[in-house]
Amino acid sequence: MTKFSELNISKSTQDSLKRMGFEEATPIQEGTVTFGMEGKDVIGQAQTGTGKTAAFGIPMIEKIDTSNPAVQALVIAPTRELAIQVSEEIYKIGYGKRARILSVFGGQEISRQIRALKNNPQIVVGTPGRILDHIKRKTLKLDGVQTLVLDEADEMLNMGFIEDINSILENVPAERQTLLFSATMPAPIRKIAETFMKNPEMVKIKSKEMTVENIEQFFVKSQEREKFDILSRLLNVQQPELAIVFGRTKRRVDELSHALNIRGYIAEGIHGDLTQAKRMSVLRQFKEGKVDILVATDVAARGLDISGVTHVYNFDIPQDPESYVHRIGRTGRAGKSGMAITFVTPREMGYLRIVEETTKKRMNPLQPPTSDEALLGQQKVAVETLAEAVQKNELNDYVQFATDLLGKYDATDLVAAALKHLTNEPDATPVSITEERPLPSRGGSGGGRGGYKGNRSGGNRSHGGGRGFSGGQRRSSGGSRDGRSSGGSRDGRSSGGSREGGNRDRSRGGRSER
DNA sequence: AAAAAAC
Repeated sequence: MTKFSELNISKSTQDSLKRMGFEEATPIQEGTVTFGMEGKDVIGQAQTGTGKTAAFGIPMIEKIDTSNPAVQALVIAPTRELAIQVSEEIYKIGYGKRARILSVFGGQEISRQIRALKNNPQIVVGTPGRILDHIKRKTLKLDGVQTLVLDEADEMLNMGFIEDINSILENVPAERQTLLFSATMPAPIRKIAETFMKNPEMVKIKSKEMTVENIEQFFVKSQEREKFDILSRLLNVQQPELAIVFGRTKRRVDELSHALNIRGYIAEGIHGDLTQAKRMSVLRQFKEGKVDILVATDVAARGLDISGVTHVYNFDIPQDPESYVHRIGRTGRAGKSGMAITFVTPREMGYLRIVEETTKKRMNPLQPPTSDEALLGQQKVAVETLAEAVQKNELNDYVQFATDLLGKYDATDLVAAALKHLTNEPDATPVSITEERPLPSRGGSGGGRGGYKGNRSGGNRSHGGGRGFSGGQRRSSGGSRDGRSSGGSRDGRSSGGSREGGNRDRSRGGRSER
């Protein structure tokens, strides 16, 4: 391991890195920083969590001339969240040097961004569409760009941004340094590298380091309609500290987060149809631990660096194997272990094997917990909750009631009753998730084998706001300050220890049954 | 077929 102090980095940036707690360079950083500061083009093959942002951020910051008002570096990222995250990290790296940085992305008032661009940022991070928009409005001039970064290039390819990238590149001087990062290197990406880069150096993290070494991978074979109950039971038994549940569609994410709320979990959904403000607030709440479970489409699969995610549940198996790798890469980060559990319907078993071939790792079958095991998990939580309440010693308001009760009932019975009250019977609240991809066997007799794509066109959308459930109040949606039930005393999370001591701030409220 | 991304 090389220390940053051994690399030829300026004092001000060294100070920034120290402030960030960075001492040793990760493999991708070591290679990229060295080549990058020599002015070479670099292809970095690595995923997030490997320290990729600092890998290109350090040489980028080093090259910035703070007395020059022009935009000197441009970073293009596939999603808004990633653009925000990257700009925040580069801001920290450039703090010692006082480099000015701005992120531009869709969904945010463009007038605000135009005003900010007039302050002459030296680094701009953004998503393709909005960058192009600014170029066309002539509010973003790129003639002074010396460093160009394409982050998550394979993802930008998947999303069809290549034309946008080409258009942006037409506005960037040919005389520049280009850094390209991509988790995978499919042919089109190699072609882009050949076209737009000059004798690039490859910095590749060996594949065995690149994926999933410290992620335990399981699959649960289950019918579509069993999935949600199994998920609830798994959550009760495994008690993840922070979990992400991936769903296949935006609608499914809405339904899942709603259903989880009904069952008493603190969950919030995130997908591309939410306003940008909402997306940001949900992500922030999850990072702060005010939300335990993030339910997400693949908008959150890539790049997002959220520390402390202990479990990833693929409620739906992802559409392509690469997406699988990205999704489970949200856990098991920074050397910590993580667990990934993928739901597979019987007909998807063959596809599961294809995913395994890609990751070169077998997934172990996981027996879904029984209802009793799930109950046991709940009971353990209830015991912890009660014990914690006693330790906190903020019970004055209840002492009189307690004394009265003790006069009438047996003490053991009373404690047992309190525990029972704190326990959600697993599966007790009936909740249904719309099956988006009905199995051919149940879609009607005509279906037979070929009925895989049996989505009746336009049909099945009868739900208004109800989303196909009955009962249960929805956590106020909209607004940016919702979901704060139960002030999270979740400190110590950053230290990462498994939280044996309980303090699960999962609200047991909303027991509409009973 | 879905998701993401510009208005």
